[in-house]
Amino acid sequence: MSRAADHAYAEIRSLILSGDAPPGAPLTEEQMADLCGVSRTPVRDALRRLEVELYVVRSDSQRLFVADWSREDVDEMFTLRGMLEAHAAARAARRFDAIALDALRDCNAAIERAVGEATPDIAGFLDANRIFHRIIVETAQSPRLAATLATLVEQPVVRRTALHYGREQLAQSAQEHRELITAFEAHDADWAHGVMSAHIRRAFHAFASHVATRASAV
Amino acid sequence: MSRAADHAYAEIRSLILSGDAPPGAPLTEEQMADLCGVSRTPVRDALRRLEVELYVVRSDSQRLFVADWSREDVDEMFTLRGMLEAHAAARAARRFDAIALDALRDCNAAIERAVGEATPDIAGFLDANRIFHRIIVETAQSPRLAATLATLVEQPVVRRTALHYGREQLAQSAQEHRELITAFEAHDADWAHGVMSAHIRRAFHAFASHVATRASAV
DNA sequence: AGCGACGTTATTGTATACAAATAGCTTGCG
DNA sequence: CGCAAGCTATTTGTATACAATAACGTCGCT
Repeated sequence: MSRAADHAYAEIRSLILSGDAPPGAPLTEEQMADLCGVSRTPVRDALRRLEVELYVVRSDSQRLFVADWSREDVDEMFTLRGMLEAHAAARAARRFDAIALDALRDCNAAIERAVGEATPDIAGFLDANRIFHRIIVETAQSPRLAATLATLVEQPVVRRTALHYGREQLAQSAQEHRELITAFEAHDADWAHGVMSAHIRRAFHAFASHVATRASAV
Repeated sequence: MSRAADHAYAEIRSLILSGDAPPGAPLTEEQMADLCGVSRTPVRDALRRLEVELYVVRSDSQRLFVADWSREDVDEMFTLRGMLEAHAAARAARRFDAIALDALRDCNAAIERAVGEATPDIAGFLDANRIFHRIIVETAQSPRLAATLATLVEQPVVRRTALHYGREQLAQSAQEHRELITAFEAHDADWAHGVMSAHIRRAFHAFASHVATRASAV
C-alpha cells in the first residue's frame, strides 16, 4: 500500500497497543499528522482503517478516541472469534495438504521452542501463534471469513491476554495446537472444530480470570 | 456523517446495485467525483467504505473495481450470515421484551400484507424483511456482531435473491418468521437458533436453484 | 450565584494542486 | 513477427488551504 498512510497506520496502532494512548484518549488528525511527520490526508486513511478494526471509536460528532473495551465487549469478541475460527478449522481440515501441514508443524515447533526455554519467550510465542492461526485460516480458503476474522481485533486482545500467560497455560495452548494438527492430519472437520472452539474459549477464560485477579488486587 | 461523502456513498452504491456499473467495471475516483458533483476527497471516503463492505475490490495496484461474486463467494456469505444470524437469534431470544416483540409482530404483519396481495409487493417485502432481521440483531445487543453482519454485504445478494421469489417461497419465508416469533415469545434460544439457521439456508437454496435455472436456460 | 446566549477556538470536512506510480501503447530490435 | 524497453497518459497518493461545524469558555442577564 501507500507509504505514508501505512506508516501512519503502524505508528498510531503501536501508540494504542503500547498504552501510550490509553483507552478513551482523543485522537485528533492534526496531532497524529505531526507525530507521524505526514499530512492529515494519509492520517485520515489510517484512522479509518483503525476504526474499522475497532481500535478507535467515533463519537456522535465525528471525533475519534482510542477504543475502550468493556468486559462484555471482550466476551463478544472471543465468542465471535471462537465461532468463526472453529468454522475455519473445520473447513481447513478438509483442505490441508502435505505442504500446508508441514508449514503448520514448523510453526508449532517454533511455538514449543519459545515456550520450552528457561524463561518463556512470550513475544516469540505470540508471533508463532499468530502465524499458526493464520495458516489455518488461509487453508480454509474463504476470503470473507478471513476478512471478517481479521477485522475482529484479535491482536490487541490476544496480546494482552497471552502477555500474562503462565508456563502451564502456554503448555496447555501448545498441547491444543498438537491436537489440532492431529485432527488436520486425519482430515476430521468435527474434531478440528471442537478443539479450536475449546482452544479459543480457554484463551478467553485465561483472560477473564486474569482480569478478575487484577480487579480484586486493586 | 458528512454530507458530500454520504451522498457519494449512496450514489456509487446505487450505481452498483442497479447494475449500471456491472461486476468488474473499473471505478476511478475522478469519474465518481464528476458523477457525484463533489471532489475526490469525499469520493475516496465513500469508496473505502464500499471496499470494506465488499461492494468494490482493490487490485494489486490500488485500482478499484465493482466486486464480482462467484458461486463460492455467495455460498460463503450465506454460510457466514447463517452462522452469525443464528447466533444473534439465540441471543435475542433471551433478551426479547414485550416492546421489541410488538415491533417484530408489527413488522411481520407488514410482511404478510405485502405477500398476501394479488400481485406480491416484492419491494415492500424486502423492506419489511430487512427491518424484521434488524430488530432481531439489535435485540441481540452485540455491537460487534451487528457490525460484522452489516459488513457481510447482505443487501446486494439478499435483494437479488428475493427478487425472483415465487409466491410459495414468500409464504414459506413468512411461515418461518412466524415460527421465529413463537420461539422468541418462549425465550427458547436453541429453537430460535435452529429456525434462523434453516431460514438462511433456505434462502440460499432458493438463490442457488434460481441461478442454476438461469444457467441452464442460457 | 445560576443560567443562557454569544463569540472564540479547536477539529473535522472539502476542494484543489501537485507528486508518484502504474498501465498501456509505441517503437525499435532481434 | 514477437518481444522488450521506454515513453506517455491515466490514476492514485499526498500536501495544503479553506469552509463548516461543534465544543468550550465568557460575558451578561435575571
